[in-house]
Amino acid sequence: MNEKFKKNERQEKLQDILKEDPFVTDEELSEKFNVSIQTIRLDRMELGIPELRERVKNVAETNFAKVKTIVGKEFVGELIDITPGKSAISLLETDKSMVFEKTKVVKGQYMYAMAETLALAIVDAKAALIGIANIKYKRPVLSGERLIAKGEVIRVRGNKFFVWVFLYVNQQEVFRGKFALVGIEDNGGGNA
Amino acid sequence: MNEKFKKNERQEKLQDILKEDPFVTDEELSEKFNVSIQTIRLDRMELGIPELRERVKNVAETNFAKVKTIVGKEFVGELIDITPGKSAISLLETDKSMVFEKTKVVKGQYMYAMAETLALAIVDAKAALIGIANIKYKRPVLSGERLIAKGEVIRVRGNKFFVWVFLYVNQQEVFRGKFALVGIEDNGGGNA
DNA sequence: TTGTTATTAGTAGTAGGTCATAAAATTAAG
DNA sequence: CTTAATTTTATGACCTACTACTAATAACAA
Repeated sequence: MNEKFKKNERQEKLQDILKEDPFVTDEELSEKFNVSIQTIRLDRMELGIPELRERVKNVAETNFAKVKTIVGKEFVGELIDITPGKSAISLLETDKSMVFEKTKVVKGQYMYAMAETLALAIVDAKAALIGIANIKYKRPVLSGERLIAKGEVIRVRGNKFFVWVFLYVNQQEVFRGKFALVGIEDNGGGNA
Repeated sequence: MNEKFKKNERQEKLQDILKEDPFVTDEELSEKFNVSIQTIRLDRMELGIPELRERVKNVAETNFAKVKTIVGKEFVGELIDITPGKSAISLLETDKSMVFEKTKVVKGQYMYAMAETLALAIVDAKAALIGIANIKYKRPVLSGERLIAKGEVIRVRGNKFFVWVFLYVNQQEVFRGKFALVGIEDNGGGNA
């Protein structure tokens, strides 16, 4: 960036940059904009943007919880009861982070992930992988509603497990899915 | 924590604590264990645990990318072509962060999310929500394989859209899903 | 007691800042 | 052009949460 921007332009771009990549230091920014570090700091002050370490910490903290419940752990929701190989129950408190902004409806992927991981948890067998999933969404789930998932193995054929998972909000069924899982022994990969 | 632990015990507990909550400073740890800060630092050295700021940065960085591709953005994958209301194509480069550790198979939720978001993108109508999804996984996808999603509206009935999405790896079909979407005008919420 | 390991203390140096003050450069207005 | 206001830069003191290093002391085992 060779050109010199006016204050306004620079501050706008600065905001955009930090939104996309919060890991940039004041020094790097000052080089990008060809201004002194102090100018960058004044800009941040005026825009109310915290220092690098705070930004990083915020990213870490907000995502730590989130990722714990959807991606980081291999389980979505909270396992509250399980009879391995037979059935299990899990719970997921939905929140604002899980919904479509406009409609406030919980994204399907959360329900799906909750059901899938519950199915996998029941069929403990050294990480089973999914063959077929047949899914029905009965009614939309809203932010704040507590999802209860009940899963049950309904048939076992060789190393194939058929698991049904139902999701409820207040005893009312909101989702159901049939999963076919293939158990995997330590030898060899799997064809579904 | 009043008791004094032996080195081994202390280091084990230290490891556990930082695994559960990486945001703890050496000072806080030294108070918890009733030892000096230097001892904590020696412990960290021996265990190969980086300093607070590094830990926080790691959490932030690993989750930043992850959340960007599955939760943060409302779209999973990269939209490479779209004819609104008719069809669309998207691309997703799978990587290690998306697989089950043991089997290296890409988690179903990623394929599901990719397909779902593509379906939603086609039926642009101010955030449509999912009614029914009927899904088949044809074969497992491995880390590094490039997923191509092709979506097509196959029927429109009033404000309901029926969209089929196919996922391919090297022209080979690996996943298919049928989505029923309900368009939502700015008035009122939706029953599926 | 001697040797070994574990712990504590202290100093210097670092990154990436904050806060306050002052001087210089740029821009706008009369 | 000159003055005033705005914007930018410079400077120094201080902060946190460290690293890296040296040195002294405490604990315990043979």
